[in-house]
Amino acid sequence: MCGWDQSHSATSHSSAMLTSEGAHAMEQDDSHHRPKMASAATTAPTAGSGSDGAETMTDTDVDMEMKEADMTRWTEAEFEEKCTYIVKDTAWEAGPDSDEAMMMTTTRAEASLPRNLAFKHPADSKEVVGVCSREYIPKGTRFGPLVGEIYTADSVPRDANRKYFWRIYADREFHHFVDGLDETRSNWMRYVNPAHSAAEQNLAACQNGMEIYFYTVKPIPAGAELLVWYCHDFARRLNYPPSGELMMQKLKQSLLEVKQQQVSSSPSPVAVTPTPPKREHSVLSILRGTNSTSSAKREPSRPLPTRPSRADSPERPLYPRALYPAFRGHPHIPEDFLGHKPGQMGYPATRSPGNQSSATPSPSARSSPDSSPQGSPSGALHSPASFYPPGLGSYPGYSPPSAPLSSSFYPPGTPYPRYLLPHHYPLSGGGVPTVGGILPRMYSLYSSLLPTHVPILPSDTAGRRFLMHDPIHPSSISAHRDFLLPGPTSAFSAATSLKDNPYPGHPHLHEPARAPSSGSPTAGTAPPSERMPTKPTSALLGSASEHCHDEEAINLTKMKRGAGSAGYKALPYPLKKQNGKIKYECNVCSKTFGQLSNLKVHLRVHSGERPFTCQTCNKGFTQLAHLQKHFLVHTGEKPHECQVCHKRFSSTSNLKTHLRLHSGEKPYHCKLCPAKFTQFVHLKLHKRLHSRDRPHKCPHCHRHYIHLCSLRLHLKGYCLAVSSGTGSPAVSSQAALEEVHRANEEIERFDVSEHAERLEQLQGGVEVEAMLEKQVLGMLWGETDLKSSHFHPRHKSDAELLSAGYGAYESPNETSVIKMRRSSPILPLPANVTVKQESEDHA
DNA sequence: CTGGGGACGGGGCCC
DNA sequence: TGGGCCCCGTCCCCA
Repeated sequence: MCGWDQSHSATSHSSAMLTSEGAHAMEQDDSHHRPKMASAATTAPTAGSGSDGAETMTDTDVDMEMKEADMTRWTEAEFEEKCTYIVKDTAWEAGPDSDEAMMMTTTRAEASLPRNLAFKHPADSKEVVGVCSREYIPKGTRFGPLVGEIYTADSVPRDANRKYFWRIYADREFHHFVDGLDETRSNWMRYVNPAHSAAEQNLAACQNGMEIYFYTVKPIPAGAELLVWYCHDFARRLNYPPSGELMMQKLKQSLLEVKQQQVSSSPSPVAVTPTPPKREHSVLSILRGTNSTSSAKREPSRPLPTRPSRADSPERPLYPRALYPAFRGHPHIPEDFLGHKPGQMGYPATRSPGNQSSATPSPSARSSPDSSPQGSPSGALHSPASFYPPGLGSYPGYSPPSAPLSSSFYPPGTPYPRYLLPHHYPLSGGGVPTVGGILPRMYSLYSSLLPTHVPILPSDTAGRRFLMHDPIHPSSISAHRDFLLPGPTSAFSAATSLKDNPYPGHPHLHEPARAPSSGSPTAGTAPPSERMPTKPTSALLGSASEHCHDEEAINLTKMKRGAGSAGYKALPYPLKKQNGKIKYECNVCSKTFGQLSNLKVHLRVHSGERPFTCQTCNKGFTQLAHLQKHFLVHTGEKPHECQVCHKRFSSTSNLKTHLRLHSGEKPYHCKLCPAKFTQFVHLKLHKRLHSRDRPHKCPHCHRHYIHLCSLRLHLKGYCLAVSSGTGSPAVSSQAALEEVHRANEEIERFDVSEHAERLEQLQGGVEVEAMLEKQVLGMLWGETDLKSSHFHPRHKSDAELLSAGYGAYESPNETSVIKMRRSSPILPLPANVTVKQESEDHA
């Protein structure tokens, strides 16, 4: 189904996207918007409402939400607060303006696609028609922010194509636009299609801070297309239905109405009959259409912008792949449906071809942030007034396209340009255009009704942080909170608040986001802490505990406050001083820590407390960082890349291990043979080999040897089980024990060496054994300071005599005790090789 | 068995 | 002080 072809042509935008035109609609005046926002506030907490908003939800409701993790009614603030995982865009190597970027085969928008996502392409095209998941993506995952060019009301180019315009509001006032049109300056989010129904919706668009993010509202299985719709809050704010479904119903209804109108009044039947989608319409044609059509209604509040008709640039398809169709843009959408005037909120651009309108931003638009851009007048775009609720019509850009729209606009056969499927998109499967998410599908479903392209998604939700958000340097913009593990490559991060992460690959942990002040009203409103996310993310735990509605959060809280920490906190922590520094000692294992916080974290090891739970697999972790790293398992994120072979790894540790393959470093050496390994575990496994086929077992301890001479040597006072009774070696202290242990190690090394083999054949008797002992012990003593030795073998004199060096065991490179011990007696290590300390207990 | 990689746990340091 | 970040080490799995 979805093509995973990563190659994306720059033409992808050709597909009909929800043009922002629709967005235009959304881009209306704030003035209009406000009232609506206020109304929305009545049902949902909005910014400024503070806790009151939270009160709108009953505890029961909250509980239910938590249990079922029903995110459909979450406010933007909740999404921001509760989101557990964060997926950042893939870092964009070349600057947007760089020649490199321009020369690259893939655009920034395409290159920014997180690794856990893939573009959807028509079977025979590289055009991007949607975005799919490559792997399972858990609910509560945040994508974004939406990236695009930023335009203030005054900086919007007159001829701007508003198809991909998203409006960003600050404190309910229009602040700026984020234009995703230019694929070299926008990110992959421009390609996400709108959801036609709640059932298929898996992403919710929210404005957090000054940026727009998409949050997964349900787990997304591998291969599924990402379909976005406004979050409940946002939709409400926009007076849109809470789901694409309802929107469709309304849309359908409105379309029917339109049809009726058309039948009765429409000059050209054509409009009524959907014709095959047409691809681009020339600016002229569009303009003409506008003229003919009714001038749509303009938004009341805004002066009509007369947009200069600019149509989209010829090169841009009328139906770009719509990212987010702006419902408002849709001419057919009843105003009530939309609620607010077009333009108010930004909806995602609609895919409507319309953009025509957008194409021609009205001058006024420029002047008035709100209204503006969108333009309008042209608005005249034919949208039947009936079609367009007041306001909608006003935005020509949004062109009301279609069908109902003036026929002039659309040549016969292409009744509703806007509604038309983008010709670019091959109908997939059932002929449903895959193109623009919601719209396209909707079109297919209602093709008979629709004029085709109704922009459905609002184009801009409120985004607050987007401004110039640089995917590569997200921090530059700084969202209040970011999250967990983003990474340049990494996709998810645990949700917690975060700071900007300098390392793209890493998540930024920030403080928990507080309601964004500037963000959309809703966002700003609901105190995050007031409601707990269904799943408390670890990040949330802390604050969440306070208000948590989430069961998990509650549980976690309990753990933290109750059993877990309570038990240990109740215990006195012995304070010790070492070198003048206070040391916090664990009262369980006596381990000391320089910082109390470290001790606290350590105590979880004993208490079993695992306050950070993965929402996906329910696994618990003692540290948030561990949860964050763990999540990479689910996302497939591999932030760490080998610069040599470019292979990627989920952890630095694994990358480091991998790098040894390139460097040739094998720090784990077998003490008993020349074998070396890159991983300690391999050495351990290897050492098992040395324990096999050792017929000569010590009757007193667990040691066993290949050669009898080795066993004899061991029994000559180096078997602790015996020596303790015989008192052979002076094992009178811990140090002495260690030395005996080391002596036995040397015996083992000898046992596996070819020298043991030779000596065995010499039939040596006592002399041979004596020599052997001298050599073994000599090596041992020779590497240590004899004067400090706590263990004195019976034949100390011999050892001393031999300590100068002997045969096979001598290693010129072994100048220190450590090296001696680590190196193989047979194959001394090169001086420049770092050898890892081999655990004495291993193997 | 060896080699390579994935997933985690523990803990230190820094902010 | 707590959180975030990073590193080291270990276990397990698989080819």
